[in-house]
Amino acid sequence: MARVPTSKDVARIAGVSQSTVSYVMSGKRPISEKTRRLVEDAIAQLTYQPNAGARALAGRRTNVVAAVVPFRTPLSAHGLMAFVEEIALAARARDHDLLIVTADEGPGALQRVSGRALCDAVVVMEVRTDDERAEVARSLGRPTLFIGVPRDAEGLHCIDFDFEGAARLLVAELAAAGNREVAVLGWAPELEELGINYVPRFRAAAEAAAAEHGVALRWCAVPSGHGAVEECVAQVLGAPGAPPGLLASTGAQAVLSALLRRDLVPGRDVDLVALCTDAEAEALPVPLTAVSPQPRDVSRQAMEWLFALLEDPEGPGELRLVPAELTRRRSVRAAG
Amino acid sequence: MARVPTSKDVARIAGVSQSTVSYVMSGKRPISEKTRRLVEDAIAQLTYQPNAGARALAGRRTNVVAAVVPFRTPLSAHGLMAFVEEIALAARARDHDLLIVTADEGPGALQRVSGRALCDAVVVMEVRTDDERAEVARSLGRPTLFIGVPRDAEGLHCIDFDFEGAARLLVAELAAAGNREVAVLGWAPELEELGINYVPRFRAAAEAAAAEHGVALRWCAVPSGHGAVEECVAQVLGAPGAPPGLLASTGAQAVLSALLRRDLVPGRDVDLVALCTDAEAEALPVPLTAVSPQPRDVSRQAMEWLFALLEDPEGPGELRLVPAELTRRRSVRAAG
DNA sequence: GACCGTCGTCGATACGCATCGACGGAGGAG
DNA sequence: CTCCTCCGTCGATGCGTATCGACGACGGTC
Repeated sequence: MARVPTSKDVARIAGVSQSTVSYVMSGKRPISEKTRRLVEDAIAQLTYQPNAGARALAGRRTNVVAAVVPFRTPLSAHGLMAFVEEIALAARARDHDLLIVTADEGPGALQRVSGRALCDAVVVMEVRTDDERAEVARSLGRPTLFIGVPRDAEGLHCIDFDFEGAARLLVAELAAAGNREVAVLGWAPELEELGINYVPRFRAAAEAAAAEHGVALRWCAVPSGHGAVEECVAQVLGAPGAPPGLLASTGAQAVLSALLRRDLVPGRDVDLVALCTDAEAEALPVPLTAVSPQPRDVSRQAMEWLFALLEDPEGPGELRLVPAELTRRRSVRAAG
Repeated sequence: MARVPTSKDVARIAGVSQSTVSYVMSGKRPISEKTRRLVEDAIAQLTYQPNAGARALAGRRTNVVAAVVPFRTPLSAHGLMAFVEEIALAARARDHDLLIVTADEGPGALQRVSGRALCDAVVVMEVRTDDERAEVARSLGRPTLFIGVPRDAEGLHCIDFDFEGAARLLVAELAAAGNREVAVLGWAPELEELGINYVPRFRAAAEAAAAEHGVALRWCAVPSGHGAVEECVAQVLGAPGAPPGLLASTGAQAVLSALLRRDLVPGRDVDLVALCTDAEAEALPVPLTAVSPQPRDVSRQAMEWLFALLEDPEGPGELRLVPAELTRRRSVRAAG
């Protein structure tokens, strides 16, 4: 079995020194056209590929980004995958690879991948309000980007979707349609207890917006489990009088199904707005007026920022929000 | 900012040589209790962690497994995540990390992660019948495990769920319940065209089993898209006479919803069996008699095999199938 | 009491690449 | 024609670890 070719082999074949090969590959010193061609031919001939370990050792750069992924997330699997895929693509676009560690490993995972120099930078997903990883990240010595916002974000680089803006837009839309009451079919109570930090942020903003529009707000945490949505919807619509406007912060599809099953068509008999991706909103039997949490945009911006930090690690800690936008479809009656 | 501690620093503090530190960590030579303690204390004091690059360079082992993940899969995102999570867990259980590359990168990704020595072994998911990666894998020089089976699997290590066995079990169950006709609501036609290899395998086995039981089989590829399932169900049930037994090879939930919407309760009015995970089968309003494709079992066994190959790379190419098992729930009427 | 084997440790080296300083040659300025 | 500059290349070194051979000390055997 042939040994794997090294840059020294390339150098020998091209008739140059090993360092020249290195400079051809990195472009960090001028190289004559002739020499470049010789080296490139030799590289092609040997199908030479630089050894990542040696590169990391000598160059102090691994060209690897690590991502802490919460597989056991209560979120939609699709949402998670969109994040991860986008992160992987962004990394590859800059000639980096992606190392995945599970969130269950806890803060130790950060110390491991960073301490062992397995990566140059880290992305942390599903940040909780009290997240031990916040403290660890500060002393990590590597660019670290949080997707989500811990309570003490001092000095950290955090990015997140603007859940508060989303809450305001959605409540305002229902209020403008004439609803005097808004029922939020919200995330499972477990999620809130877990400390997933956007739940309280969304809720507080929704309540503030309701108060501002002079609308009553009812927050129904929908437990996970199959019949739960059905029950909540029944409960919410059970009261006498006009049905409230509905805001599905998760599981839009299930809410819509529950309504249709009672022959209530959003946009005709009730108003329904949702926090869900555009793809989901459009695929449903009744296209929903919705705000999309933009997982792909969030990831893309996160990675852009992360690579900027790799070039200038002195970037100050900061919170960036990806703005919420409402797309009107057919699940809300005309205002007025 | 303090320099990252190295094994040399540990050695100095412990008052031993660097090689002794190395032997303490690897356990490859006997070490006296006293020395071991000195070294371990020094390691703890410095929170020393070995540099992965240097380790890979010197030891020719990265302790990283790469996985080629098909993000753009037509499969359920949940299914994919289960695979990836299980692979990550199995890797960590053996002190390895997981590098993710997207399937869009094609065969080049294999050559890259292997050629650059970014990993010790590779897992390839969503194998197609004509998969260029099969050829590449043969010359990779590293243990490579395929989850799925390419047409030319000669010399490759492939593992997959026994889709053929699953088809036989499911068809047999419907036949035993007295159905004279079976309609398979199958994977989207795109999937088949893509060459995802288990689709034809499942289909052929289903047809053979139907013939064997003297049952007519109707294969309906359900296009992806929202209303498609509804349409297919309508079409299948539209014929006069007793409704056929239904086999949902994907999207069990949608099929069940479509039936319920027509007031057909599986287990009472029709028979429905599915290929879906146990979790899904149990969470539905009518618990389904089903065969689970066992994503977690497949991943676990794949990783077990992969690590065996890491210790003995001479293991012969082979196809291993994870057996199918049918779990009876309440969606099929009593046989007879 | 001399000898041999084992245990525990050390020093040296290799791994493959990036980078720094140095150096020879070509070209322009005087 | 000479001196100087800049371009292109080379040799040497360091990155941090694993591993090999060697060596001293110790205990047991005859």
